[in-house]
Amino acid sequence: MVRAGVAMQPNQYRDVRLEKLGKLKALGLDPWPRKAERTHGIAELAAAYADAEAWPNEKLEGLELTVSVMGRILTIREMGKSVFSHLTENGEKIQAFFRMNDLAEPGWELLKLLDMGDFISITGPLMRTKTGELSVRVKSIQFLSKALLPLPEKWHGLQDKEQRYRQRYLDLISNGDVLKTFQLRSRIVSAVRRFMEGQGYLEVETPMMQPIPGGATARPFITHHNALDMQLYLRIAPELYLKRLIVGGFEKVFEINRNFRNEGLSVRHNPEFTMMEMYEAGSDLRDMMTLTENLLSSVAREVMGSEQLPWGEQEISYSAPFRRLTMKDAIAEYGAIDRHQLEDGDSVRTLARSVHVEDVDKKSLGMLLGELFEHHAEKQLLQPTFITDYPIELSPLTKTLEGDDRFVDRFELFIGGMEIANAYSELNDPIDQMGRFQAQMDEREAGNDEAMHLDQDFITSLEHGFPPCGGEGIGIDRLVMLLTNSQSIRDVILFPLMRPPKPAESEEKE
RNA sequence: GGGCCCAUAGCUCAGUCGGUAGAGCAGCGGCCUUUUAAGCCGUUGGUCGCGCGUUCGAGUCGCGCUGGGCCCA
Repeated sequence: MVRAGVAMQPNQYRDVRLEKLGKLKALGLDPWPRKAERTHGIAELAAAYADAEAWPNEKLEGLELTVSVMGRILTIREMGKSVFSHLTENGEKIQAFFRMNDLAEPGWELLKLLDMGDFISITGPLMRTKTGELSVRVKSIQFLSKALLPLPEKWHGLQDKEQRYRQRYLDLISNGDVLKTFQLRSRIVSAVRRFMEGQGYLEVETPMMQPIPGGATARPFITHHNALDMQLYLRIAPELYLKRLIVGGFEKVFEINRNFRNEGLSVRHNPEFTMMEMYEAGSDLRDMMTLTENLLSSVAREVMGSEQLPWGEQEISYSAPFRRLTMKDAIAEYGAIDRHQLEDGDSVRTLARSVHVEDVDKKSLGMLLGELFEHHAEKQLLQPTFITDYPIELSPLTKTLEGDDRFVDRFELFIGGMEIANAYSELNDPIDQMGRFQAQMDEREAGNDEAMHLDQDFITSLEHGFPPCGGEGIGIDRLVMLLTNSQSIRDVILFPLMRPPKPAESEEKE
């Protein structure tokens, strides 16, 4: 049996390029040197000399400035004894103009060994071509990395979604908007962090591997620590640890990090996703609303330059204040349902059956209201809307409403039909909290494996005294989707989870 | 979990009624010393995702599988 092993797969492109590689070496050159010769970044030159009126060709040539820039070769246009090429670096481009008479030895020989995808450094003066494009008149070429495989097609780029996600590097190289989206993602996260710090919040890091998964209702991933011989869970939320920090005396904390939930994939769900959670001692849900409005409007303004941003064919306004609506009012409004029908158990069950909710008779009124909301309202909440007054059954970590203990002081923020944020006036009564955990454990015994586990130490921490506290989680991936107008979460996660491709040529036919 | 759709050259895509597998880009060989998806001439490159079946004959029809996409609960 022939094993593929580490051998490279046969490929006519690689063969041709390996041959060119051999010629480079024969010229005494190192195709993969240890450092690039460079005096400027491509973006730097493009910004400084882009203005054709301020920098006509005569003035550029008069500079007597010799620059060295590095970049990946994106295009090559041969014109007999001269060649034009575009180099790219960090999403910016500059044109290289190679002319036989300009090139120092062995320049013209080297030119024939260039391929699209190679990294090179070019050295020479700046110039402007007849058509006005800023270019480097190349005197010498340094190979930085010989590419052995070709780039995707220069005009259409890489279209196949599967290959784009599996080989994201090719997607980033050949689809310019993709690089831009991920650059924006970085700036969004950075702006969020700056905003929170500006509000006096401290960033902390709490365990991602937890002995008891808590803080959300979701199925966890399970793993195992060998030396301690113990089962661990990848966290589904940092909530219970961040609250312990409030008990411990932190006033305002936030964490931006990954959560892991063992559930299906969709355009809005990836099993690992990035969440920001924040807690502020002494505050409540109203304070979290204000914080959220200010956060989103300021990040939109700062990173995207506007509080009004496109979402598909629509436009979303991130200007404060956001609309506020109770869950029941939302069901009534978007489902065109008489508000009074939501107060009566029988009519709620009838409404639930009419939209094909499963196991209606086994579910509480609150759970059914949650399902009716999801069915009738959620997708229609395009403009930022705080939904408040959640049923207690759906919210085991939240204070009840004053005067109505069937509902809790919680909001979820919906934008573009997606849940973006979830906030509570945090439950700080340890006795009430223990009762809520008990209800979750009953659920779990009844077969709901998303119900919460009991975390006794968390209860103990509350018994030591937990101040009134507003807390919130914001889905960072979804926020990036909205701000960058990306319709799939996979377009804002660099390496979304994929099944491994089937191994090439692993036929053990015994 | 259910339904629909996709998989053909390195990439982007055609492929009619079941009858010898195509184009553009890329590559290779030429021409061209200011091009812009450069142009012109010539040319290499295929396990049509995998398997089974129907058929004289399957990229095309049927069944199954794999991977991906979209919609639904």
